[in-house]
Amino acid sequence: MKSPAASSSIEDYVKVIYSFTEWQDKPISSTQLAQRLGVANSSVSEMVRKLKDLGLVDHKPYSAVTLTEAGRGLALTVVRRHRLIETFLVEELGYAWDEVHDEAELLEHAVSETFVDRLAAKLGHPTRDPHGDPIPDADGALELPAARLLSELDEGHHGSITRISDDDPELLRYLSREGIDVDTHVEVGPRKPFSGALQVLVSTADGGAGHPAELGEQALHALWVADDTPHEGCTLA
Amino acid sequence: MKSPAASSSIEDYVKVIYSFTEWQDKPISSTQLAQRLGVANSSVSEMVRKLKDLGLVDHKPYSAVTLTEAGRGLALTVVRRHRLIETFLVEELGYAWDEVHDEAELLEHAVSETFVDRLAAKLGHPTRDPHGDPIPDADGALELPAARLLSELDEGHHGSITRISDDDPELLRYLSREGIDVDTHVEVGPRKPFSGALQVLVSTADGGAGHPAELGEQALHALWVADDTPHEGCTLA
DNA sequence: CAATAGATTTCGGTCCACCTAAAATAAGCC
DNA sequence: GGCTTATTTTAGGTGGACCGAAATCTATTG
Ligand SMILES: [Mn+2]
Ligand SMILES: [Mn+2]
Ligand SMILES: [Mn+2]
Ligand SMILES: [Mn+2]
Repeated sequence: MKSPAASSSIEDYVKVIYSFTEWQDKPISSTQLAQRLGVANSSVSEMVRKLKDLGLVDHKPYSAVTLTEAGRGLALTVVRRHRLIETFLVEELGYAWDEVHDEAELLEHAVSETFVDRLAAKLGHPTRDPHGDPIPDADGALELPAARLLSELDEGHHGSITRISDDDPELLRYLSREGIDVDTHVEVGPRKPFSGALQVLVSTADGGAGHPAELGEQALHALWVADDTPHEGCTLA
Repeated sequence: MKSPAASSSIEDYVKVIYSFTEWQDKPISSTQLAQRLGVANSSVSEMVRKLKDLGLVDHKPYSAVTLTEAGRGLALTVVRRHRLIETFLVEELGYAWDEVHDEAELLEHAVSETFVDRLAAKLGHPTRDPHGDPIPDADGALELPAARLLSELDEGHHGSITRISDDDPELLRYLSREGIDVDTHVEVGPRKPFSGALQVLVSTADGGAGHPAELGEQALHALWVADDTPHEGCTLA
């Protein structure tokens, strides 16, 4: 039932391959994989061959890498560990949400299945991590909330933040300062003429008065919004 | 201030070298080191050379290995991590004391200093782990309780268990069943004729009626007793 | 004090995950 | 369709941690 225990590297590879298609569909290329893992392309080539031998990925030379069922299964356990650990760090150890990623990146390879199960129980079986990413359950099932990238929404749209990409701590700190968190309600305002920055009306989840924030390209591609009421604008407050 | 981050192996080596002299004074030999680490003697020879180059141990060929100040410092941080993690597993995740060692053995290499500090705070800065082993503080200071190995005590002696070696989970389970835990009060009874087993009177810390237990060689060398009142026998109960 | 048994080190070699530089291939463009 | 460019793979090599077998040293002991 349990494969002979994958190395940390293997776990990171399948996790990155999985994550790449979590919020969009194009499979990942060698180069993208290399970038996200911070290793050379050649290293990826070799490792992908190994992953293929292990039955974790499908791969034809010179094309994109996709997970097999086994690979996806492994990836989901790693993602589960990662996100539960992040949740633990925030809820129990008082970490800020921009501090948890690196810590979880290492810890995810060091915890046993028992540990993960007990941790999940202690945390009350959470389904989302501090950044809104879904936490797979022990069987690998997860609920992906319907959401659209903020950069794709038209002016007037509003909804609540469902997910914030956690790979740039700097951005997370900026968003914190602007009062933007998971479940924060936002309304899309006008594009700033040249900068490409978008004006957004931020209101607290409990219907406080909104305040404006300016979000650049980077932020727009890191924020996912639940398509609350995509049609008409019933501004609350 | 911080050395470039030791590998897991290096951390385990210095930890084992340190632990060997925690409750007695003879320094550890190559072979003993190899046994405790589960590696070949030849591997130890090589690694010891590296540790010496790193300034973590003193070593003259063909003799025992001892820690330098730097090595002792590193060892203490590893031990601190290990024991705090064990405490966490028992107190917060409901592990039994025989389950924690292996988990901590891996986790100790994956946690950051920040993690350790916050964990210690959350646990209330404990000074002993679930097996009674002292937990060094952030500066590496630790209080070694005065204690003697149970195997060295004469009949009639009594005192409370201060420390139980945690390297055999099987033994820990046995002791649990016999009602022996850290702070349990025991009185040394007679040696059984040939077996070498010792009869011990076990009473709960809160002065309940005692019951007898039989402890073999293995157990006698794993239990440390605080020299409570080494002189006369004021049997309580 | 020389022989020998036991502990320790050295030697050649493996496996893993990485690297740089060079070769192969796919894709876009005239 | 051929050329060029960008991506991907292969080739050759490194460092870390391990191994078994062989060589070497220490300590005992006869
Ligand atoms: Mn990782
Ligand atoms: Mn996250
Ligand atoms: Mn360890
Ligand atoms: Mn312990």
